[in-house]
Amino acid sequence: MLAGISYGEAKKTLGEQAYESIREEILSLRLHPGQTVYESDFTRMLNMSRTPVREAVRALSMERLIEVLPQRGMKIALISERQVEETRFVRESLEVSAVACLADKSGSPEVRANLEEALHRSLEEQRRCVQQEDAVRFLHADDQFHQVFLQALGNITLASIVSQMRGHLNRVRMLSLFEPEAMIQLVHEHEQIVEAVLSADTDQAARAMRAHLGRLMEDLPIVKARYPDYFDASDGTAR
Amino acid sequence: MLAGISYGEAKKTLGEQAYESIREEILSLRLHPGQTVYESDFTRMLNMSRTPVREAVRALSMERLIEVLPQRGMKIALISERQVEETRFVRESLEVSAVACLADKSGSPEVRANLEEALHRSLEEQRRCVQQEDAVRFLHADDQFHQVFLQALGNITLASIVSQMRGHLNRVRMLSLFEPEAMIQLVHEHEQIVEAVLSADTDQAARAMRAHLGRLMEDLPIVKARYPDYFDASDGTAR
DNA sequence: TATCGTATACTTGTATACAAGTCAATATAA
DNA sequence: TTATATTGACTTGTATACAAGTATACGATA
Repeated sequence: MLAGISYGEAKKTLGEQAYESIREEILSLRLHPGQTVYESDFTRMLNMSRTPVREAVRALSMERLIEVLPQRGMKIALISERQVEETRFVRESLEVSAVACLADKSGSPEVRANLEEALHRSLEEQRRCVQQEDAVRFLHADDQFHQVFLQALGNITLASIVSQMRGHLNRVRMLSLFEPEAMIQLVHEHEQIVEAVLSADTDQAARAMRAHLGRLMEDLPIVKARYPDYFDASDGTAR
Repeated sequence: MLAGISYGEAKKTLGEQAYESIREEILSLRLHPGQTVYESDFTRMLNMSRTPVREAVRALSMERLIEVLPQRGMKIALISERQVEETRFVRESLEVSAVACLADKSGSPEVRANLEEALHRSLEEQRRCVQQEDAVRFLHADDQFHQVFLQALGNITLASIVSQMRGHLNRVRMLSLFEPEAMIQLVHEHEQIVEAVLSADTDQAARAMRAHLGRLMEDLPIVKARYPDYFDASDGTAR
């Protein structure tokens, strides 16, 4: 291999690049919920042909982040209260099971050691974000914290489902932009989860995670009131 | 609309047709785990161009039912013990949460009424399959039984994840071809779940479903021993 | 004989051409 | 004026052409 060139980074197909780029545009809200877009917008933006763009669009449409209107274009998915709650429910179920399983296994020294190190590092990073009042970076640190458990569990299928679910939830969180007190509260809840898992208290770990993810969309009504255009008005009726 | 033609059936794109056809070929094992196939096989089989075939292949590859080898072809995914266990874990987590939630709600008369009717009908169908010793039809009835809960819960996101998970598990079940006693045992477990949910006993419903899905892949070692070629030998190492 | 280079016949990845549906503006007719 | 065709400029769905990577057979060379 040529020195310095593509050291370790696997070469991605254009389709994969398109998927990642467009998804990031959607989750960052640079593409607005409800906005009408066309394949041609993406071919121009990414400077590639329709084929890889369509591939990405199909994938995002299966993920329910894009709604394709045949022969008429496509819409960036509105934030749907129903979709958010469905997604939150799935995340709660899977992550509760994950930490319960990990708490069971945390008797084993090598599992425990890896987990402990990674969790404490993540908590430190979160505290730094709080101190610097950097909400966007905190959002990322929060996701990373949860990712630590999924990584440790080693269930790739579960991890990829959860990260897909996070997409829908994070658009809401981007709009809520935490107050410092909210971040402090979240760090506190995280600490309780860590405490329970590392002390191998399965039930307490499950309860703590369930409570934590139960409160995840607590301020959705406020966000919805402030950005009504981004939300699906006909929620609950047809989909 | 022309009388008798496409009465109520939404017109599907070729891509969707290809997805369903190929998926069915894989799950029925008519396409063997590990078998090498090419896009051209599907274009001939389905009499359409590469574009919709590729669309289907991409989707199935995300579902991990097909493994694409760039520039070399593709392989029908081997049955991976790891994949099966990951998938079973996800299903257990989600379905336990689902029945727990339903048991909570089954105090409400209209929820209860709908559920009760559908569940008892499904149990009857299962008993018929046992009586006629029709294992394939039983497999389908079993899936339908679980689907009743997901339908009643009304969480479309959760339901579609579970039905995706079922794909990997059902290839194993197709190979195990139940003995009559095994079917009787499964019906019995189903009855216990129904009993618990309808009597609003949340904990018992969760326990019964967890036990039921915990035993789901009990005979995987036997199947693996009988059909070693269909299984991923390098399981647990790289993926 | 064994090794290496090369041509070739595959494959998938990507770009483009063509078909067909949708919508809005506009011309036409009552 | 109002209702109805009609046209045309869009869109996505589908087919095909082209680019580039991979494996294999085969012949030249040591």
